[in-house]
Amino acid sequence: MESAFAILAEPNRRALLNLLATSERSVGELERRLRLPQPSVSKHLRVLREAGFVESRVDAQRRVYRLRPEPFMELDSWLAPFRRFWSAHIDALERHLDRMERQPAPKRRNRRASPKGRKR
Amino acid sequence: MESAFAILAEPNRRALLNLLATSERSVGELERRLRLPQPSVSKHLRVLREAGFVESRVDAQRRVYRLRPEPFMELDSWLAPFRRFWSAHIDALERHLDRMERQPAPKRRNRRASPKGRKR
DNA sequence: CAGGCATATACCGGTGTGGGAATATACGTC
DNA sequence: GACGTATATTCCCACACCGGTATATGCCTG
Repeated sequence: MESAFAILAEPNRRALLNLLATSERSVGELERRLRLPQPSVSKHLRVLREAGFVESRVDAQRRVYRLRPEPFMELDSWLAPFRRFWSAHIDALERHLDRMERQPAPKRRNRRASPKGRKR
Repeated sequence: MESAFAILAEPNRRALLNLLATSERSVGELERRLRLPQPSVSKHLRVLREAGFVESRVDAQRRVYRLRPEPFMELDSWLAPFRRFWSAHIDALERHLDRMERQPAPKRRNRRASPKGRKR
């Protein structure tokens, strides 16, 4: 279960993280909010803890979980190369729309030469 | 296999996307660069395509794949709530280090705007 | 120390998914 | 049309993982 993405592939784990994004919470609270069986919550929290997404503090019989920033920062930096790409894309789109706006008919674009027997 | 995270849980798929981040590439090229069996590449590309991460263009017998921005933008916005959290964290750390550095500390540093690729 | 609450762990069964090998499809060339 | 290349698809199997149930551990209160 190495990668952060594998951890986040699980919907309930993402839900847990979303709740914890607001504030730290006890297991019982998470359990009630998500309407999940307690063992399920504990197991997912374990996975999240071992992956570094959360850490727990002991408060009497309760365990209070809170987020840790590192894995999110890693996610963010993984995303970085693609961010370059998609913002370029958006820029291009915007420029395109600009041109469309003041030039009614762009007539480039290729026509197909021979319509052939297509399958499917 | 709904979520984008489930798609990215697969290391080979992430590798494919990383290659495509540079430029569009044919299946054969991806195959050679990643040293993966061809069916594997095709299968992963299919998953990526159906999830909207890539699209393919036909060039004679070749299929050339390129990235699509949407899923990455979704990822980025999923990350947003946590970004708030972790940048607060970093601010605290920076302020702390500042105080450590210059003895009896002055007030505050300026706020950070956008996170960059950090190392550990 | 008993009993209760909060949480963690162990066990088990079903299922989805990735890898490998074989095969199918599409296209371009002779 | 036969062949070669490029890519897609199918089939099968092993295995990881999730959910559920039962049980263990830890701490608090009387």
